[in-house]
Amino acid sequence: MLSLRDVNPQQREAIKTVDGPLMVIAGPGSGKTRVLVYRIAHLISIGVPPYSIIALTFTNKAAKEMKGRIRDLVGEKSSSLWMGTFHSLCARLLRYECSKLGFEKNFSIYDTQDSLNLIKSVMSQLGIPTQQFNPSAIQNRISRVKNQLLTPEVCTAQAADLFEEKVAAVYTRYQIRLKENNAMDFDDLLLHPIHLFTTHKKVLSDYQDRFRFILIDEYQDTNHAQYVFIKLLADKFRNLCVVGDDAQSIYAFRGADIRNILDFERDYIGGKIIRLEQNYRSTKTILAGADQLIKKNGGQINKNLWTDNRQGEAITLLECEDDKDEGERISRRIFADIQSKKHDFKHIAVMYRTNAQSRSLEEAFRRNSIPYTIVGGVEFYQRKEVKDVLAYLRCLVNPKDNESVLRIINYPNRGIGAVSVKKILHYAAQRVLPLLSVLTETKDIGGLSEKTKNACASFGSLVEKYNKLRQQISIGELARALVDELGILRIYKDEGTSESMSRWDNVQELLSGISEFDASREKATLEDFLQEVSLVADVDRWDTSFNAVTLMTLHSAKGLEFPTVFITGLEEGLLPLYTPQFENNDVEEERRLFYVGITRAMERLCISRAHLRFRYGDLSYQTPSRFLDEIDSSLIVIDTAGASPTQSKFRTNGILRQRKRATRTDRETGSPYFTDVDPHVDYTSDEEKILDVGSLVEHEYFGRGKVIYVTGKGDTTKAVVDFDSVGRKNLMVKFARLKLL
DNA sequence: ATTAGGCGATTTTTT
DNA sequence: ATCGCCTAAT
Repeated sequence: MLSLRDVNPQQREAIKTVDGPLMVIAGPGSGKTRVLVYRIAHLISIGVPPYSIIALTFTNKAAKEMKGRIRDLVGEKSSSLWMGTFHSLCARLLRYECSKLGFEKNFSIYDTQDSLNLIKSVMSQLGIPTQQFNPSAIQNRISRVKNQLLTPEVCTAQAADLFEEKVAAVYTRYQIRLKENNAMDFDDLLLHPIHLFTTHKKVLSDYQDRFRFILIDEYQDTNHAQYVFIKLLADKFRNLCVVGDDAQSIYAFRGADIRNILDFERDYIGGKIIRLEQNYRSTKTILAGADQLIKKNGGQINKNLWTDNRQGEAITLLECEDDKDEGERISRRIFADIQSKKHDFKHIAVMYRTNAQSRSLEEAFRRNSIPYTIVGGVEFYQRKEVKDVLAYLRCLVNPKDNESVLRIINYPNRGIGAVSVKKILHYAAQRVLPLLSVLTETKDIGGLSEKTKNACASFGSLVEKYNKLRQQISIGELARALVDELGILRIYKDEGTSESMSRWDNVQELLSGISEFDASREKATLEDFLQEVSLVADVDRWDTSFNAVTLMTLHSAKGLEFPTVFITGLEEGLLPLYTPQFENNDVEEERRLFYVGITRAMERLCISRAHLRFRYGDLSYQTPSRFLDEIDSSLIVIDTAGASPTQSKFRTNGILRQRKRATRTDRETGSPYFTDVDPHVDYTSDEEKILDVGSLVEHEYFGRGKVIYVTGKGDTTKAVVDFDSVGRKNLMVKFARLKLL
């Protein structure tokens, strides 16, 4: 029997209430993961077969961790339990069932970028000008209506203005094209199962019978489609347990609907609600600050959070000159933290609202030799060179995948340019044939030169060749052979720039990733590999075994905890963020985001703001975030004593200084690098030299000036220089030919 | 007529 | 860092 000694009464009740709907409102740090883990272990221990349990988590990483803990409690039998993200479990379900919807099981999964490319292609097909109608705006809108489960027909009928008409037209055509490509986008992974369930009652009833116990984590961030999916699945037995916290809902922009949690009682009549209010994570001070802040939001479920933990130290507010100063001051605090306490680099996280903010922090950490790892940013699997190789593999798996074919038809360059591609595309579209299938038979395509036809044919036969080879060798060998034949690595090597070196690294890493995947399971298929990489988030790749400071957005920080947390950029317009383009600036959601950040901290919380910050390529004066006033000043100690950037004791002496640059690979693998041992240091280029803030310089036309700010790296380094004659100028260092005085 | 390569502008949060 | 536009080269 499972021992429940180390759980509190509310947790125990949540674990043991196995019949009927249950909602657990779990404040931050209240042990909700423990509840989920124990609840599943409990179900298994009272005889529920693991394969009749489905548990939906927010990240793959969380799923993996929980699965591990469950295995520790009940052993190997837990492996038949379905646990994962909505997207990955739906993809799995669709692998079994998609033929009923007219898809083949080797379907491709399109990420946001693939989907945008398809939308652009549809728009050009429909003659909708992209200058007038922003493809991303159309994409966003389509995603939103899909999450609302509105069909193209309904959208067309409901279109109220010109924009909506265009959206409906693109949406209609987009779905057709997806199906022609045997492809699905992220939204489809949810929509298709719902469609399947509503049109095939027997299938629904089979799955209802199978998954008698349903658990959902982070319920506050489910969208309407996910809600409907769950409602259908739970309809028969109603053994549904949802866990969430309305105060931590931060994905409204992605369609998350907080009503799912607020309306639970109405939707699941007779359901039980349990509150977990004891916090085991944070100090009294941190919890109090978080609580004061979140109370400024209206319309939430009432909670009385409390903790037995010690009072702890005050929250520190760093008031900084600019983002560079912010980075320096945080660096120094990190050193102080490490020297004075048992804390190590890996116990520290630095969080920010936008990915762009990571740059100045990275530079500071590099200057100060602080090992760090970044979660998010430009993700590994989004990188061009990685996507290119993946596109080849996708073509092999799914020959109908025209988007992937288009990506690589002229990569590496084989002389098939945009005009030729258009002709081929037109030819294939008229005959409703996949692009790939017409490439070896180009005789009838009008207007193509002999050279182009030959290039097409050899591309076509290359794909054919590897398709045959696929039956004979392992996927690791296959990918390597393909990359070798294409000469991709050689091309990057020959180019010899640091950028191409990093591309080389990334392709190598992808290849070893495939081999690793290959070795890690019995029968590794390319389909499985591609599905997995389509659905990984960057947090999933986050490797916690390295001793490094973690940099991440507040969104990625969800569900995590750290002894020391820094939250940067507490400035109006940044946190809360407002953007002129979108009207839907939701201050309450921004407040929840800050709340999520604060409550990640166990012992120490340090927040920061800068007076000056580069935003949208311009240096601007920032005012303090309103959120700073919403936390009682007695909880906060303000630190203005830090040195200005020019006085920093970490500053190096030279005015021009050699900059060491790490390759992208270091970041993307999540492995921290130490500036001193970085094997990819590039000492060669003159353009790697950068200016220091405070230096006096002379410009050919503007004369004497003082460097106010330096940003960017390598060729894109920019500097703000205050000239005696003309005042402040933003210059590209590469072209400005500044002379040092 | 096509294609390749260079240059300049731009970046909210993400499965 | 990537996309799109422009121009030079073929």
